[in-house]
Amino acid sequence: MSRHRLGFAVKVLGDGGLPSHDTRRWQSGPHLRHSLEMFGAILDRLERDDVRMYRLPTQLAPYATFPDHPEFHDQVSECAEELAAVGARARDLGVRLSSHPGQYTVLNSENPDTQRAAAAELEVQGALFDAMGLGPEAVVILHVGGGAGGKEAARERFAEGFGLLSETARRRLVIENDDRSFGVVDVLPLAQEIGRPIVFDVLHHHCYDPEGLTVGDALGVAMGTWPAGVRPKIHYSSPRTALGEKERKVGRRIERSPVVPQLRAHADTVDPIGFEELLRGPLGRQDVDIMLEAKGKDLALKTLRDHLVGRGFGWEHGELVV
DNA sequence: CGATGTCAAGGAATC
DNA sequence: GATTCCTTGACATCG
Repeated sequence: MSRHRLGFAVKVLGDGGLPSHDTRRWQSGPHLRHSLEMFGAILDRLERDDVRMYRLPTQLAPYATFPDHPEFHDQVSECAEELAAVGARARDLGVRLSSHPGQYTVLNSENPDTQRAAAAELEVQGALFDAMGLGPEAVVILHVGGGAGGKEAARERFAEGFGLLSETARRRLVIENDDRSFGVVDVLPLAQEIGRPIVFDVLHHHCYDPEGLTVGDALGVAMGTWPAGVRPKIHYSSPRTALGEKERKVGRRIERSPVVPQLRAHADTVDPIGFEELLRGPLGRQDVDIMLEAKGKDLALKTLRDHLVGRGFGWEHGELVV
């Protein structure tokens, strides 16, 4: 018997939706305190819906690393009590938290300013989780970054960037295979060098797999990087297949033409057939948490769960029981 | 009120 | 060397 938490990222869409963080511009004085109130409401919803895994927005502490706005830089310590409270609540509920800085956080950038900015961002993410008192399963997920100079040089720059981090930020960081430059096997030597695990993204693997590994083999590589006692996690999504539209100006009229989506684009929901294949095949008997990356967010999770439960899988305390 | 512009930030491909 | 794509929403401003 194996168990898998299922999670979703950032936005809550169900029942009219919930705000995920204070998105006001800096002129309006946004603050982590407000984001944490919103997060409290999201935890209520997670409890109600029996969901035990959630990705926090990277912008939870707004403007916390803007070089020109030092007035935002102390939000984590200003909210120490609120963070401890909300973290205790997440722990009591068994909600596994993570965050995933986006394309602008490039720890292996050739530009030292960009690299330092990425390091600063990772420090904040790590400090947030530490202040929440979360265990080692709460990780900050990052891609390797740019590929300039070749894979080895790119990995080397990443390792340098990793060296800029505090011990606490290092302990949170995990690396994810991406969809065009660094497959699982490309990430592996870096993961080993810095002693941090790999989050395996199944769709990315299908997009970029230079060695031609099966999902099972690639998954096995990633699983081997997780220490005993910390449940591994993976990302799962289905590719968008619906045709999009592109508009183009021809003279003064606008012409619309259909666009076939790229494989990497996320669908609204998760294909339950492909997901079941993963559960019954490559995932085997391992306990692995699964972050769903679907545009439909919590709605996609609940739909998938309904499908799976309808097909005989169990659901207990936020975990799929296989 | 609805439409449009803007937002911190990178990298890679393309011209 | 400059522009566009990637991809995303929501705030802010304009008409």
